[in-house]
Amino acid sequence: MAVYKKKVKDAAEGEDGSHDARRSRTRQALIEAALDLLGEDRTFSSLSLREVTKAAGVVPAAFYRHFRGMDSLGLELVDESFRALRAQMREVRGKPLPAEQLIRNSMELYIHYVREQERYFRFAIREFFSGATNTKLAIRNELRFFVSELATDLALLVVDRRATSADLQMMAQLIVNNMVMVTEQILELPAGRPEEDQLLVDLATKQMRVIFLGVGVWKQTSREKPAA
Amino acid sequence: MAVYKKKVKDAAEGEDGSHDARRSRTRQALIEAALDLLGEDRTFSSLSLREVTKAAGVVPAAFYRHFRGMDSLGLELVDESFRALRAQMREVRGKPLPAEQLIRNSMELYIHYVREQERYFRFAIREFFSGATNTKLAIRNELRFFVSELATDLALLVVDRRATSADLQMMAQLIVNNMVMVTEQILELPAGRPEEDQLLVDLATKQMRVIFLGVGVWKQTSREKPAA
DNA sequence: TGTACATCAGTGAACGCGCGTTCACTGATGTAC
DNA sequence: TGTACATCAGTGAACGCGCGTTCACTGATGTAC
Repeated sequence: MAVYKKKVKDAAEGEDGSHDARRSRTRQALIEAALDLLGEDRTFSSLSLREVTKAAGVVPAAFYRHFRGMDSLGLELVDESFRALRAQMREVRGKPLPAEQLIRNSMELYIHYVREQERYFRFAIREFFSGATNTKLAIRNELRFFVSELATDLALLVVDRRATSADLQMMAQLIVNNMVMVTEQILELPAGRPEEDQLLVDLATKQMRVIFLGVGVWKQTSREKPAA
Repeated sequence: MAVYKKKVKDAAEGEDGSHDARRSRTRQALIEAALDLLGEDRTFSSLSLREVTKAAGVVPAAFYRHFRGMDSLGLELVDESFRALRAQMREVRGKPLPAEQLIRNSMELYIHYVREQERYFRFAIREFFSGATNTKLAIRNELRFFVSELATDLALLVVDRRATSADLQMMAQLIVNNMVMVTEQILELPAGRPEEDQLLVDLATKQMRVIFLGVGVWKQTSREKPAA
């Protein structure tokens, strides 16, 4: 079999008519088509391969040049969804502020980000609760990662209270749990109503404050030995 | 058109071969079949009418004697799911205990109940995040109802701290939010491992305790005027 | 630079299948008298 | 009690449709020399 040196073309990829460019353009079109089809009522598992290829402007058979099947496209979407979110989180964690401001600021940033990336979040939250096992596991791992990172951050905030590592995880999970539900609530609000988004930011900020207040007084009141 | 006196047969319904009995037996078989088919990976919207009738042991056309279509079966399932849950909640609220015990006890009761009614909860939680608009709205209303009831209960617990009604709603929602996520976590645990269920009860109880601690000190620290 | 050949993304037709819905029907149960 | 008729849950066949997947193909791009 003949093996050729492959011309590397990092720059300007996707802009010319090369094989590679065409390939990645179609691939991206399939991804975009799937995200766009996940409108108000649709689950990823209710999308048909033919539907996606039609929306992407290619023939059904072309799909197989890019993905093994719909499952494999699903995993790609999980990956794309969280790659950006992880970056976003890293940025937020980078700049510590006075805690009071930090909660509201982070919440505003997050909700704004969800709005911006609505399609990804809609996909991820639906798959988390009702997706195929593979996709579900992938998303759960991502969430676990956030919980761990958050637990590390909490250790700094409540360091002098000697909370156990299990306690920190427990609190971090509580926070992430509420963030998931807040995310669902944003996605249900019709877009383009900034006042309503702001009400939700206020609400969620207060909820986080309640949690942090609880975290703050945790050790003082729970010195009792753990339940059997 | 001829109108007959209809023989009322409340007792022994479903046990004989009467028209009414046969009717309700088949209807119930369709409901059970749908719930059973909602196994590990399936969404309600991915069930086909033919699949449900097949599992129920009737011919596809028979479905229409009982429901207008799958949507209408879906709404029936929401109704069944929450009718029982509401009753359960009423019972729990009936017997106040010392708060510390109350949290753990309620949590144990709830998680046990979810286990017992797994099929209904699996259905409800999936539909809430990814269902058809109708079903979703129905479930959201049920949740709103729980939040309101809980807010009323919280008013009694924190009555002397003069929390506003909006604050009580906010806290109640925080609690319900976490309960939804806890429910998802139970459903993901393989059934029949009581030790793991117990670990989840411990975890969730601690989380609730954090929230209640936060609620307890809320007014003391948030006397600042609300954010713009 | 020019030519002959290789690669491979996308095409278009075809397949068998399960789907939702319709319809005239059957036969057991229920009612009138 | 006995007969003739009404009701209606469930049947079975049929329909047109969109589905996932396969296959040999086309034609533009890429490579060797």
